[in-house]
Amino acid sequence: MVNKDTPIVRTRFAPSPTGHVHIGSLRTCLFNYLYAKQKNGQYVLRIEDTDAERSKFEWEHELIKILEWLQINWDEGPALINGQKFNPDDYKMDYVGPYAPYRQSERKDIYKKYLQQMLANGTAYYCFCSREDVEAEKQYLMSIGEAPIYKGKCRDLGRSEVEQCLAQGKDSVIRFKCPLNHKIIFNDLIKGEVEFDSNIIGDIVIAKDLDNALYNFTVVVDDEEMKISHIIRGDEHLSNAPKQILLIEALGFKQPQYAHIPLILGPDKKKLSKRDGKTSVVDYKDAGYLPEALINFIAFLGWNPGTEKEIYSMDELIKDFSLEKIQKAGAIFNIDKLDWINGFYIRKKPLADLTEMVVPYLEKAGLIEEKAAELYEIKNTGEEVMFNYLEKVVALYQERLKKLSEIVEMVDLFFVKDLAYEKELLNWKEMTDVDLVESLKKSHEILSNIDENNFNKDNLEPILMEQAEKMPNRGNLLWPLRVALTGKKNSAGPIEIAEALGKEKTLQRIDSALQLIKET
RNA sequence: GGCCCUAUCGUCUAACGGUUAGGACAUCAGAUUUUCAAUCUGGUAAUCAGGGUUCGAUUCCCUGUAGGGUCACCA
Repeated sequence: MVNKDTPIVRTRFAPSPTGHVHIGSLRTCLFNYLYAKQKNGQYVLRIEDTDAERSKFEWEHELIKILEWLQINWDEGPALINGQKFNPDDYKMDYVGPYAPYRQSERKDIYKKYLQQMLANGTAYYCFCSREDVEAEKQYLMSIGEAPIYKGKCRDLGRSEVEQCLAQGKDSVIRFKCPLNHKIIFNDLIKGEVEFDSNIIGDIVIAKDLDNALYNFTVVVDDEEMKISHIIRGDEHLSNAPKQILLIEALGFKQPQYAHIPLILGPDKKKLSKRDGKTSVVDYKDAGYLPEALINFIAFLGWNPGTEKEIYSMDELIKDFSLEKIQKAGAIFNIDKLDWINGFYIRKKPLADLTEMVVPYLEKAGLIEEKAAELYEIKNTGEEVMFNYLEKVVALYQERLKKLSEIVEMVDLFFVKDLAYEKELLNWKEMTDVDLVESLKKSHEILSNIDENNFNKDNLEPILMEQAEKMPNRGNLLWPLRVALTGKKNSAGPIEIAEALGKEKTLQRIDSALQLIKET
């Protein structure tokens, strides 16, 4: 349990709602969550939507839905902070948990207060330089091999001068007065000791104006206000750390612990990006990756428990996770392994659960309606029959499935009326058309003799296999039959398929195959 | 270009000075099998280079090389 002398661990996930949730963001989120939970601490969600132009509510909504799907819940939010009961109607959406997320767009007053404080004590100042001038200066500095920073032209403007410019309505921004010749050294929990020189930072812009604070500033203020103890974030923020530490010092805040985790890389070893294919979590969700598989896989990108155990549930991850075991180097996103893990979890799913999960894909492909109507007509018993039928079909493909979306191309044969395939597919090795016709007729004959009510694997297998053994090769009987029933190169076995298809449809498809041979 | 970070099989990684450098995915071969999966067995495959330190370096230090990140009135 938490010792009252040790400060409580509080982590945060701070995405900006400017696009789909990136797979790298997900990992940052996961690590923050795991660490907080393991330490019996708290994990908060903070939406960094200070950029009003690029931030869209739909992206925040997507994020919340993703977190719900993954069951990563945050521990507090504005409803708690205000000490009042949370009323979802006050907000723009219905939340899954008791708290809304923090939103930086709703915290402007807080930033303003600190901005005024810095302006008053001289750790920040108004700058009236034009963007063009600043940009030109940077280009010049770069060309002579120096750090491209703002050199501080407005740094020591007199008070009256500032007020005059402000009164004239001159364009301005608020800059941080970065201390000169100052070494910033901090101990990163993953990288170890890292050192920066303040001279290469320059006087960064911390706000457009009093009401529009910018990232480096809002982060520092919020992390202090929210009492964040550990900042776990992507490596790309490592160079932001010294800026933020300087701001923390200027504001007299407490410095949190930093842990910069390595990036997830594409096959080209560059930061995973759109050119590498799917990078957003929704893409994986839609493709039919299970949340537990995605979490298991993502956790192992750049982290491992130090043992040979590789299959981990969320609870097990919480138990075994440690920042010390996080890798220093970036990790290439290896989709093959994700597929393998996903297939593993799919095979482990109870059949009924899997069937339920697969239904939306079949519905979307338009496969279910017709079949349902047919079944209801025959049995007249409703949805249960349909579900049982689906279960039967899904069972045949459970161990072949790597992702849920694949179910459509695998089982469509059970739902469509006619199959379309090339006649050549029916040929097993060196079979001639004569052999083929004979084989299919044999199958037809055998299957015709079985009563519709006994048309199942137990009854079909013995006689079908008996006949198959009489052939030069079992495949001579079974391959053409299987193709006739499925129209596919690969599928589950013909006997199971015949059972699922039912007698009538099975015989019908054999006839169609014979017809196809005759036509060509 | 400045600054910062990184470097073990193709990929994810283990080995916190002494191992035949281990595991997983992928791949290859075999078993099983009507096909494809699944499953089982086995194989191929790695310490970036050069210097140190040490009896001994994947491991510690330096240099080089390569890769990456970052340098917005984005986050």
